[in-house]
Amino acid sequence: MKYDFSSVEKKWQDKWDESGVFHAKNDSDKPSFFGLVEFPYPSAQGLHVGHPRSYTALDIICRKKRLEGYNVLYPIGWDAFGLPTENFAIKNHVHPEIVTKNNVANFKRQLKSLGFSFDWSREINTTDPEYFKWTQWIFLQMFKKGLAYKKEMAVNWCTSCKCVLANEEVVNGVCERCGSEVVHKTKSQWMLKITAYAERLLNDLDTVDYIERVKTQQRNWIGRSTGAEVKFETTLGDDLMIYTTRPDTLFGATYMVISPEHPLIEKWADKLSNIDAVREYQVEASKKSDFERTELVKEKTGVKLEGVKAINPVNNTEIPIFISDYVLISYGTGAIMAVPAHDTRDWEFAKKFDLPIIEVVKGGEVEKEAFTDCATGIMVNSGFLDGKSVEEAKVSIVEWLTENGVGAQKVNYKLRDWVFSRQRYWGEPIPIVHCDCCGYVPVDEADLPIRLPNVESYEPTDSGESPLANIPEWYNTTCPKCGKPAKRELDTMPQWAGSSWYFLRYCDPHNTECLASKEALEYWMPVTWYNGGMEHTTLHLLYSRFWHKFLYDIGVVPTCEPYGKRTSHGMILGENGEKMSKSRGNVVNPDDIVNEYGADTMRLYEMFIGDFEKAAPWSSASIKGCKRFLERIWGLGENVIDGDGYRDFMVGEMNRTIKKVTEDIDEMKFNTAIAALMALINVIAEKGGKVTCDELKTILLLVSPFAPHLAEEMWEMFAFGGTINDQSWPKFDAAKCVDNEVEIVVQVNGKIRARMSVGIDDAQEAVIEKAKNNEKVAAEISGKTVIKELYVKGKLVNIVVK
RNA sequence: GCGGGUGUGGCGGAAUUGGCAGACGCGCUAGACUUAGGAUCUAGUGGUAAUACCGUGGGGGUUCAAGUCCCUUCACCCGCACCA
Repeated sequence: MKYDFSSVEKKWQDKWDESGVFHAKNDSDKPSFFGLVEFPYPSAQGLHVGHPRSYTALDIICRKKRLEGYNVLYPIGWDAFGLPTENFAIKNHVHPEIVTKNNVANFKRQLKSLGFSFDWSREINTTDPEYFKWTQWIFLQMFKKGLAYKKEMAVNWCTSCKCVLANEEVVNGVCERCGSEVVHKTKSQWMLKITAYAERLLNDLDTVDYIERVKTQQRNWIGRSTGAEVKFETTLGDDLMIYTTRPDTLFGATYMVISPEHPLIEKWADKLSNIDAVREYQVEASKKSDFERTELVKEKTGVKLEGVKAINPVNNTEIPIFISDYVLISYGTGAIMAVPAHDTRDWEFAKKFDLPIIEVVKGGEVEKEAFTDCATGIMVNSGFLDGKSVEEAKVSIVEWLTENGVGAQKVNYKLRDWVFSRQRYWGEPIPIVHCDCCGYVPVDEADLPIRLPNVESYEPTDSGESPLANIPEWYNTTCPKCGKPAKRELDTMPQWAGSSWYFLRYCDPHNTECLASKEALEYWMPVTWYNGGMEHTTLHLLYSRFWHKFLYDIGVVPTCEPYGKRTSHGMILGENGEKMSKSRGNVVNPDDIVNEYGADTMRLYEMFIGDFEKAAPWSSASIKGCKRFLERIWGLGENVIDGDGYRDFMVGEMNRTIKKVTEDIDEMKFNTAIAALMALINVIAEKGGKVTCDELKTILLLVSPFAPHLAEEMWEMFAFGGTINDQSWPKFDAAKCVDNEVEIVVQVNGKIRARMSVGIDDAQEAVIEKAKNNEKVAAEISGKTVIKELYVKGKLVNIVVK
């Protein structure tokens, strides 16, 4: 009988829906297991084959955990606010809400067709007012604690999206989403003070089980460095504060550089004799986009400030001050001391402007190039630091700076505060009212959610205001504090807002009193295992850790970290090895695969495609191997023989396979788990193609996380009792994983000369003796002196002769 | 430039503490069954001058034994990037 995957898969998907077998229970004595995957953005394109890679992986883990006796929560929802939906709405004159509804319906159909064991009773949607009510609520708590603030600042402005971007959303100077040019624009923006959590976000990485590259990337992004702030007096009286990680090289400072945006320039303006040239440089620097500043500028530029000098506190030397765009206003103090002998950038600048280079660490040739790799060097030309090591000098100079009140040790971070405003329609309204008398006033919590108004047009304005600026009947309101007329905040939240806490809502999705009950959070949190893409490491993952820590601080959540374990899948590339995209014409539609091969084959193939953590190209030819494998299992159904347990010659095979599949799933080595199952089926075929009921039961259980529909169907067909979801995961006996008789290799001088069968527990002497008696081996060693004899148990014998 | 990673057949990829390189799958070759084969089954499949030798990007080393450890070098990928 042929296996009709389409009717079988539909049958079981309907049954799972009706029975609610995958609904997690909040009151259970079982241990909890919270498996999480990144909820999708419901785009018009539908599901990408990349989604099922992650979803199948955790589905396999969750299905296995259920069989192992855990109460499993495996939820799903929709991260539905965002630009593509809004742009589609603009173009086609449909309300974003309708667009979202249609896209969600399509995604839901696709996900259901793949047989994931999601708890659909907990489905959430970030655009649902009952959901974003709590997103707004969290924002208000941050506002009340001073972590949300408004700031006039230069922001990244995407010229195409007509919207500001967070630093994390700018990639190589262009918009991460659309690839358009990003320019700087000065705007008043809502900011979230993620920098206040920099130290904890960094340190607590030590307490969680994330794959190492995620930790490394987050550490780099936070970018902690320890150095010193040093105060330089100037000839105009104002002090100039600089930050350096190399205070030990202070005696080597031959000039100073401040960034073009540094406030002291305005203060000094009328005392600088070349102020016109300085202003010209400032204008040029401000015109440069991020892209130009990072990619195109290799040659150092700058202008000397004529009429002011800085005084080096260690030796009272007067040194010139320059402005240059290689110093950034946003890091440290926006000013540096330049030590050309030991910093590449300073060296290039000094060469161009013909400035002195003073060696202060011995060992390099500082006239030829900067000597930066000098951690083990000895100090010279440095007064009281002479003769000390770099490490000692760092300690001494910081002590000296502190004693003399001209500096102190200082820690800096690359991490910046999070630009939280977006000038778009399809996002959560920021629940703040602007009042002429009271300033920024939070909306009363009882008035949440602040809903989006229904409008005709969602076009962003060129002036940089949100589309909400065109709707006075929405933004005109009264001040919650004084009752006078006031205006609502026009900007909305970025897409990252809703996803910064969604896992909490899954724990208690229908709660109307709070974002989730204490009991539910206590039971489920932290997320046991979270799998998602590397592209979210410095965005979603960092942002959500920040929100979670805040919620922990105000007593809303019971854990200070949201995720216990974080893993990451590789991308699925197009058949040609390039990234899958419409423009490259290499997109594979999951619907087509499900229709042609079935969900089980699709799931199995995506897990078999290669190392889960690495990128892998799609291969339509290879899929059929997975289909054949499933059909061979189906074929076992016609070859079931009488007899209990495993047949003697199958005991080792069965135990080894159980061990391999069990351990490989836990380590996400799905490809080798499947290979082991295929190998088992091959062995069965070699040995006559028959199975006993117990052998079949075990095979079905092992296969069930990968191909649940087929496993359920066969389980029912043979009336093995209940459904496969009520069973227990098969156990293996370590002692039975090894066969009594094994074939080993006999080497002479490391080259294989023979094979022979020995008992696994045979003594070393006996095995070596047997090896030497082997005809082939005896011929090789006769007339030579045996120098060494080795036996690696169950593996090989090596006889070394001369 | 800094940080992380990867190089294994025609292809995707396997290889516990160093212990039979190429598991498993695709593809390919031959055969069987077929009106037919992009179906199924059986056998074979790293290379070559083939009882042997050579083979895990290149070169060197340690070892009885190296894909695995050490040194060196090349190539590619990812992240960050004038962060002082």
